[in-house]
Amino acid sequence: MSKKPSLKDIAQRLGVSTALVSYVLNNKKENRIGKEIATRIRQVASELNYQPNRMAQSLKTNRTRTLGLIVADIANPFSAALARAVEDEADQHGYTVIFGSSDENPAKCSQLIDTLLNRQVDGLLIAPPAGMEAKLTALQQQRTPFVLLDRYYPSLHTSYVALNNYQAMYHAVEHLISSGHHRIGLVTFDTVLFHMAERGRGYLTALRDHDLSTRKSWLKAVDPCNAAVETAKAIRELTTGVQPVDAVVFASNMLTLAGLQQLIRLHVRVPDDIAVVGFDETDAYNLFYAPPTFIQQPVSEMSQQATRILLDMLDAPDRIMQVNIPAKLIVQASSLPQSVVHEQ
Amino acid sequence: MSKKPSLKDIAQRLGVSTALVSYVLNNKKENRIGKEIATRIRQVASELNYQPNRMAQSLKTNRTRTLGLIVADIANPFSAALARAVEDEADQHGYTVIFGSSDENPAKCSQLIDTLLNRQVDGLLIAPPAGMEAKLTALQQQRTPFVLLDRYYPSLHTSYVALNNYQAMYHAVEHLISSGHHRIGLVTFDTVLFHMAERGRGYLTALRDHDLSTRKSWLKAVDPCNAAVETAKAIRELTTGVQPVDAVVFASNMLTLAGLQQLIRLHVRVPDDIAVVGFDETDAYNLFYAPPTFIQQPVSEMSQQATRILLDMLDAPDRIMQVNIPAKLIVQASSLPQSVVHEQ
DNA sequence: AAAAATGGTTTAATCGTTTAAACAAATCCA
DNA sequence: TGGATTTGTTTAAACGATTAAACCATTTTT
Repeated sequence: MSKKPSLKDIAQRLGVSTALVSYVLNNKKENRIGKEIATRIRQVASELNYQPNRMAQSLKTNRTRTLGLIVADIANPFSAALARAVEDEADQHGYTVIFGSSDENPAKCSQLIDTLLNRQVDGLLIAPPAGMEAKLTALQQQRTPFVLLDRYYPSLHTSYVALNNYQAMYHAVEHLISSGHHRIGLVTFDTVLFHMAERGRGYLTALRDHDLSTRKSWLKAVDPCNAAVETAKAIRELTTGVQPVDAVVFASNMLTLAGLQQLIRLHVRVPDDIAVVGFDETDAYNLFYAPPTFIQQPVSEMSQQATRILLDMLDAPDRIMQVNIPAKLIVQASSLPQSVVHEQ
Repeated sequence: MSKKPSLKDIAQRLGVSTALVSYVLNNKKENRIGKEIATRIRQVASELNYQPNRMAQSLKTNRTRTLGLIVADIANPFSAALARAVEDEADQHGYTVIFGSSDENPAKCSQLIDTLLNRQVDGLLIAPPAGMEAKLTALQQQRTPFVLLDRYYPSLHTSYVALNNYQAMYHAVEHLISSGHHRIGLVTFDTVLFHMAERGRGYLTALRDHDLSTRKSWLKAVDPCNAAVETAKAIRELTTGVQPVDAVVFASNMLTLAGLQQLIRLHVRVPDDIAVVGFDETDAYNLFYAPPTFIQQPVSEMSQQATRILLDMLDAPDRIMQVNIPAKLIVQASSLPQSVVHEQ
């Protein structure tokens, strides 16, 4: 009931100054404080269940022990998984997390950054949409600690933790080639974001390195705003054209989902008619009759590392750290020459 | 760059007191302030891009304009969808959201509540795990505004927004009956949580109301900690026993996913061998060869209402509001007599 | 013309901490 | 014995806002 106890309450109860109480409770000046009074202070503090007022603390110290997290959309399983791992790691270090969704919109993202900074977060974890270079540069100039997560800009010298997208895609395509596929399509997003470009580069390089043809019509870049419809169209074109592909790789989980749905609709059999490699892990994959081979991102590890780097940067905002994490290719029925699962 | 501008900076630049600046910027004492000086203050404020220091404001006003959100697991699509809708609604009212995952663990949830309160959140949105009655009662006694979301305790007089789980399940079962099924199984969680109990009650009542038998062996309550394995076992028993069921309803999205996977593994055809009704919407459903009929929760609406109620309660913590929201049954191939989709 | 109301602004206390600096008393050292 | 140290504690000034109350001019009322 009543008010929450403050330093003052403890001090009054013992007839000492609030300063002393503060020193004791923060273990400062340890060597100079009387042992007896220290234990009495600690005792009263726990009796009253004293909890320091964070606002007052933050006002004084300019530290909130709060991190801001900006993802594309917290409702997307990938973002949610990132968020969860960030939450856990932050919690372990006594930090809490405020989050926001940018909806891939740079204006909204900038706005969100400002809101979070205005809330005095100590640092930011950002999975930035396209077109955030200027804002991020500005952040850096005002020495706000931040770490980019999942995506980054090669032109910017910032901390980041991201998948090695080039290598991930290269391996995936190589796997398709080595399992006998020669006409390989890619469905990716039409975006300038570097991580997507890297996936495209991995795809093209792998094909070239194996002397396979790389037709423009096999590389489908769909509009992120209309992904479901455009992916469906892309798949129709890839499978029914003059030169239909015998394999397709998807560059994101949403694309994979939309693509598989369309394959079902078109009665194109996986892997007999077409081999498939998806991106990211989702529960959904297991409901597909031929469990898809997919590129697995170590989401937890990425979030964890990014969070740790950010926490380090709080004390040294200029210590830039850049981490590329390798992906793992989980091979399942959807890309294997003869299907293990024929009929249900 | 230097320091962020404060009220004092504005005041000094104009040779007035900080009080006046504060009054102007907060539109207080409107009628008494000189028009000219007011506009000049506003102008300087925007020139300096003045942003009030939230910590100082909060310290003084005891309001942080921050809400706490506790879900079972932010990585679960259902929780994530809740979170997203809360975020949007809160944002519209100038509030930000701190979140945490309880992992269905009451101790962790209590701890989380304390952390969030310690962060001075103005109020809490909680999807509580089992066994939180005492903590919630305590919260109520200290007049902390909170709204339960998705789940609630009938024994507690608290605000909540939840699905009408009884009715949702009743309708689902009735639909199965009317489409010709008589031996209907349920896979639910083994928990005392009221919302789950209600789903069970809806199932049983619907069967009884239609004079159908209700065998104990048809009601499978699986351990939430081992859901995948136990659901698989439950499905095996339901489909291969002496009295196999001709339809099964699942009481959550995770159960639905696990159940459908097992049906695939066992080569039990949906809907020919067994009809299926799932709970919740997920992208995953669309990868199943027979798109499942499911009980659709209006997630956004729930979050939105809960958030609004909480915001109301900030000014009147005793205004208890209880809302039950009806579910919608989305009928698809998995529960219809003859399958539209026969083979891919 | 004195009293009252009004208008425009400032003073100063306060929220709950942190922390450098000051202080007093005990202890040391030569 | 007395100056320098050490030890234990307090004083007081921040941090950046809010807001009741005080203040001083005008203007209005009686």
